[in-house]
Amino acid sequence: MAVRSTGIQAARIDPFGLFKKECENILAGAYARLRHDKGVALPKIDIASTLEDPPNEEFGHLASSISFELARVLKSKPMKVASDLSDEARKGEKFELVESVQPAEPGYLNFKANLPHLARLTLDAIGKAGPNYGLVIASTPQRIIVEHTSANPARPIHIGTSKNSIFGDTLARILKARGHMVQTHFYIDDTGRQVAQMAYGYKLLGEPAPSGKTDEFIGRVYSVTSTLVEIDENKRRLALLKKTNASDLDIVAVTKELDEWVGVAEELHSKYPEMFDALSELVSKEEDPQKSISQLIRRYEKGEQETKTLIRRVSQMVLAGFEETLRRARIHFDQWDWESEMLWTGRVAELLDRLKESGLARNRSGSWQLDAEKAVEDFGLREKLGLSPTFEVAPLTLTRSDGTSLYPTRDIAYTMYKFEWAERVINVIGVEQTLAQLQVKIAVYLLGHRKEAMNFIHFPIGLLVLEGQRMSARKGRYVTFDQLLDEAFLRAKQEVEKRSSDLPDEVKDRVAKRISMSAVRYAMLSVEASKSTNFVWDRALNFEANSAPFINYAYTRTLGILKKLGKFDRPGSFDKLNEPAEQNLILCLSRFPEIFTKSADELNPTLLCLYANQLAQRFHEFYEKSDISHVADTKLKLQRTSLVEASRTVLQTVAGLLGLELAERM
RNA sequence: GGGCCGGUAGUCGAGCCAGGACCAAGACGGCGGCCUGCGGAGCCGCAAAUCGUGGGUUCGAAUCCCACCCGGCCCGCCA
Repeated sequence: MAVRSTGIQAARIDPFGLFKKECENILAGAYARLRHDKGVALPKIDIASTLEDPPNEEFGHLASSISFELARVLKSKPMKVASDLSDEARKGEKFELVESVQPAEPGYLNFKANLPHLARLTLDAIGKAGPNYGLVIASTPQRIIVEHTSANPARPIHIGTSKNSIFGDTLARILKARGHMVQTHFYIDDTGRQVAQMAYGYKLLGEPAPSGKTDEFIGRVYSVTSTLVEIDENKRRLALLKKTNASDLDIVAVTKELDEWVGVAEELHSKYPEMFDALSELVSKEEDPQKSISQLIRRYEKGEQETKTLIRRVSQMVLAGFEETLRRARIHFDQWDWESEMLWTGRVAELLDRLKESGLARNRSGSWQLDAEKAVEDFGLREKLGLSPTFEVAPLTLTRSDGTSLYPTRDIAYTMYKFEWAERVINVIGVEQTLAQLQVKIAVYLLGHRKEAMNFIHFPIGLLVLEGQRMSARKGRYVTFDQLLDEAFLRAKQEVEKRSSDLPDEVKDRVAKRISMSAVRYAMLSVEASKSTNFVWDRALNFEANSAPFINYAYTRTLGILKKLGKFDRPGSFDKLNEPAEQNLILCLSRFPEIFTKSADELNPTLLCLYANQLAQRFHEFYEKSDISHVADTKLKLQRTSLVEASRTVLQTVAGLLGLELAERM
């Protein structure tokens, strides 16, 4: 029990944070005395905000720019103020983690850390807390739902969506580690047109047993069907236009659209000739495919048994494929929510009633619209939501004129559903949905759920374009997540083969699997989520510096040394680790709690990713410069070994947070 | 037409919200070194940036404000 409680306490220790706190106290004390001595009215200053990281270690480990601010009030030179403050500082509080305070041109106050002390604090904490080191628990844990991926179950998950999955999953891991209760949800958009088209095509084919991976098979059915339907529709429109003597402009536009789809059809035909010909034949015999599809949607919304069975069956097949793919990248969901349930349970209808009663919805020839702009003004949301005065919030159409609901409406109902359990809802969704997400937020607010609205967070994922071109699921132009993982695996396998040909093949496969999956995750996570990125194979599959293999390699090196040295007792002091590379590594380890906390609270997995890289880098430097197993000085050897073990522990923790799987051999 | 987001070496990309030592991190690519020691997927060094442009605020601007240019995205009875 005692051991456990020290472990828990050690998990809370933030060594660099303590150093920072001490700098703050010293500075606060010095400033208070200076205020007293000068007898001038000196302003209150937020000391912590003046502390920053110096550009390099010759300036110490933290620096304050407070003197610049004070110099103005005192009508003195910043350098003079800095040296006065450092004199005062030396008169006051005892230094523990702080080694020295020095004024420096043009007026900084530089704090050096007492490295042996910081090292002991850090390495002891890591030793005691082990895998929990740095995972500082939030003071007020929350129930959080992270919704992510939520791809239409009409085609396989492509690399664009995978970015969404990887960020969502990592976010959930980080928040869980921070002590929150986290649930990941997948929202199945089964009431939309895409799914209906897919089901329609599948039914036409006579509901065959899928060959190969289910989501790929159904994805082909969807692409081919929707293309054929699109061509059919455009042909009808063109005929109508010609009959009614429409303007040339309209005719040209439709002709262009038609040509485009014919081009897509040719592509699909060459890829899947058999399925294409079969469906083409079947669709051409249909009286009005578009109408049949709309009918399917209406029947499904009503919950008609036969349609329900069909659509659920096809959707399930695709979802099974999703799960299989996602499992390869260590992504799983706690809950799968069907959009149709929002309709069948009456949630959408109830929501519509409430919105109509709000006085902010208006009826336009049967179709209901929400005046989001007015809602913003009525509730003073412009300021609360940080919207600029020029930002115009477009109205939101809630229903078609036949009364059926639209996607955003169902999403509002779904959001309310999530808040029945969650205190915070994070939606990991593309940036292009920014406006739609804002409208959901506004709707939640105007219904009186103000706290919920404020805890409704859109985590935007920047667009991923494929070697310069935008991907199109409808046109069947995309690279699937599976293909990416496959390719990564092949490349990793080659590398493993090169280096560890002695391993049995199944071990090589396992290693290559871990390395490739981690490389893919890392490549996505290392660039900030909201940035749009151009997907380039060679960059996504980089195995050198700034990559998961680079981190894995550091880990492998720690294992090599520790295995060679066997069991050892943790030393009581760390006074011999004086090499710059050793000190840099210690400092890096001491900062982990701070980085983790920031990354969790600011919802920024990239921060941790960059940290992982830096830690690996620091370790590689240390490894090259310091001998470990063959030093004669046993004390030094022990201290270095301890540093290796601490590095291994933290590398493992960070990798776990990022969802990387480290291979013990590479 | 309106709005939102971005523009940092040849390329990719931190830093920007909370202005300070920025003659700007890191990586890829280029050039040159390092294996008789713990695995070279590593380490060390060199070259490479008008921080989109112009103005402003400030003792101080990549960072804040204004204008403009370029790129992306959004403004559907699609999802």
